Amino acid sequence: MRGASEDLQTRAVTSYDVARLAGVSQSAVSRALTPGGSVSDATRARIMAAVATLGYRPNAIARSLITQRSNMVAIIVANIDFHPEMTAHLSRAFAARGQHVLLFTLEQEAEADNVIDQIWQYRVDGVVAAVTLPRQHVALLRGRRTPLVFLNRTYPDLPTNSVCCDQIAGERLLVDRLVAAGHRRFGIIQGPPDSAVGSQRVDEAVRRLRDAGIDEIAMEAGSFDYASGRAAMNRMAHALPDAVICANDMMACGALDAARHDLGLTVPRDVSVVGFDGLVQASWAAYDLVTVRQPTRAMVDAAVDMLIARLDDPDLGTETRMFAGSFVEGTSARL
Amino acid sequence: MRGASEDLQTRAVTSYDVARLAGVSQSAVSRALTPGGSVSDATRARIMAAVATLGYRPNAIARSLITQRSNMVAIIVANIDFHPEMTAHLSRAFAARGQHVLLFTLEQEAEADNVIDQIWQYRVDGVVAAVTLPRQHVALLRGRRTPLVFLNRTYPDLPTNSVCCDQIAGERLLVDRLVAAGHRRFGIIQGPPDSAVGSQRVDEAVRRLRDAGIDEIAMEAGSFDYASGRAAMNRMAHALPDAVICANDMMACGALDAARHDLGLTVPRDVSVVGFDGLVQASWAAYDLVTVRQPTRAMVDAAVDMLIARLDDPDLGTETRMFAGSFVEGTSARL
DNA sequence: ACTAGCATTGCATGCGCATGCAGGCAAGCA
DNA sequence: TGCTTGCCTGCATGCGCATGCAATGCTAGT
Repeated sequence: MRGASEDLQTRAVTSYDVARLAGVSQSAVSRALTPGGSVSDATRARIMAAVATLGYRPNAIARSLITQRSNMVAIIVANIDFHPEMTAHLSRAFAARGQHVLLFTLEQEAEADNVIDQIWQYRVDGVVAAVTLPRQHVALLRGRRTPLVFLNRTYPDLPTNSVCCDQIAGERLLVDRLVAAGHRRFGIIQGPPDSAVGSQRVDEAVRRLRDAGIDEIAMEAGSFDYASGRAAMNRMAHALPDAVICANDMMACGALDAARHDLGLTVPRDVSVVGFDGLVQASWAAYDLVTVRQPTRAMVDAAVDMLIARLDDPDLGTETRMFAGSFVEGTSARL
Repeated sequence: MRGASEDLQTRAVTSYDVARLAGVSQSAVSRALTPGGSVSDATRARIMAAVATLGYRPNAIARSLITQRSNMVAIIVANIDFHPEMTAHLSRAFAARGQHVLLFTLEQEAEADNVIDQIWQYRVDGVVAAVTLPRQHVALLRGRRTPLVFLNRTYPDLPTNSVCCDQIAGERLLVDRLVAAGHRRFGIIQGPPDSAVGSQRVDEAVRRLRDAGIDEIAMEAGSFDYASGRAAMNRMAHALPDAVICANDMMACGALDAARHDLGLTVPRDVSVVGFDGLVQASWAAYDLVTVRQPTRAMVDAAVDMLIARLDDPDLGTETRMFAGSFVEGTSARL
């Protein structure tokens, strides 16, 4: 009664099953399915036939255990909503390189502890982080020799890999152009205090404006989302600036809507609005936002390349690849 | 020279290392870390101390191999761009239930073969699909007893679990309201031919309009994205309908922009536009779209619940949970 | 004809952990 | 005191696969 067809549907097909059907040893099966394996063409053919009839697929879990490579990378994003296409590109780019993506979504930075734990438990081969991680976690991953690449984050005093868009240079493009166009009274809608890119953009905007001899700058708090941008713009109504610089595009859209629909202003005649990011919706005709577009695709590709390279050779030094944002003309600002 | 500290940084800490430090057996360590484990409080404490000093974390890969549960679920999405918040919710909801998310992004349905293979190789515990899968793959997963829950897809002749928003009822809300408001000449911008929800929405719109005695319906092709909606609207300009029904919100935004910026029309005086989805951007003031909002959060939660339930008991029958969309008032249509 | 050399193949092992089983030990009961 | 019962604990095993090693067969060289 044994050996015939014990539990057809319950248990999964293993390499032993294939071996038995093909009349070879289990190791032959393994070798037949491993690129470098030493098998004769004849047996390989027999094995492949058996594989096909049984529908055998190697158990990646078991394989990982022995090869010490899971072929999984973790990607940590804060809020997919902000850059949905980035997550999609990451996923596809890794898939094209034979890596599988374990997705972690952080709401608050406090969750990072937990995430790093999970990542470690699953022995992922590498990590791409589009969030800021506590420095001890960066060190931890480094200690465990798990390659890590940041997107748009840097740790000046820590050796890390990162792919960045030059926020400083990008912001200058905006400010310089606005100043050149004659804008003198400015408003700035900031990002959340804990956002690295938000601070970089705003700080540079302020610095650059002051360098241009402009002191009239109204600062308003924001949190990167549409509603906060709209609210911030409305708070500026009592002393309307010539131009409003938003820390990102989503808030800029909110600011534009506030100007037009809440305040009844005409843009850019009454006020100019600019953002930062290159959000897809910001280019829609209703907004046609003046902004700086980050080359998301290229950045993601670079990050994937950097990570893959470090999977193959963990001793590669750390690297930072900087990309330039491109100025996007639009009708949301008088230029 | 052996046994002291052979390879401090290279090899990972295992349960044997913990056992040695705590002066117990490896199985004791395992039991101490397993909820149901039988260990005395004293030894558990010693073990936990050792765990803490060594920073030990069980290898989830090895654990999966033996428990036959990977604690990973696969989520398959077509294009994150369309419903980014859905992916984010899925990720968070699963994380809250102790499941890890393996993300697969499909561009074309043809890739499904590959994806199903990967999924099977990683022995995921379950699958959530927001895409249409070839029927044989549905059967395959079923045969392998891997729970599968669809989002907004059904296979009438196949036993499947799914969480849907009632597209038919939703479309009726829109059509009935438009007809009641006196619109008589209609335009419809379709989704891509292979989209299930797109067809459902458009087919029902047509049926409902005909039932209301309306025959003047201009059909235009679209592909769910902004540009195609805008182009389709422009193609309708030569014989402008009273109202344009778009198969989704993104195209509706495109149509609105075409009406206003390309055709110089005033909305909703000259033409009404409605969509379907409840896209975040569609509610922004610039569009203020009349649409039917799908309860994404609730649907995702339901899908996660259904899947988790089937992980615990694979013999649960198939189930379909239907949600109702809610009519969203707006200024993009004369109502 | 004899042996070196190479291509195949099977055997045995172990990756890190969970778990059945049996042994040890203390408490409880008569 | 003798025996039963239950709690802890360690031992041994195996999840499914990759891989070092040895054995086999076969070709080529002299």
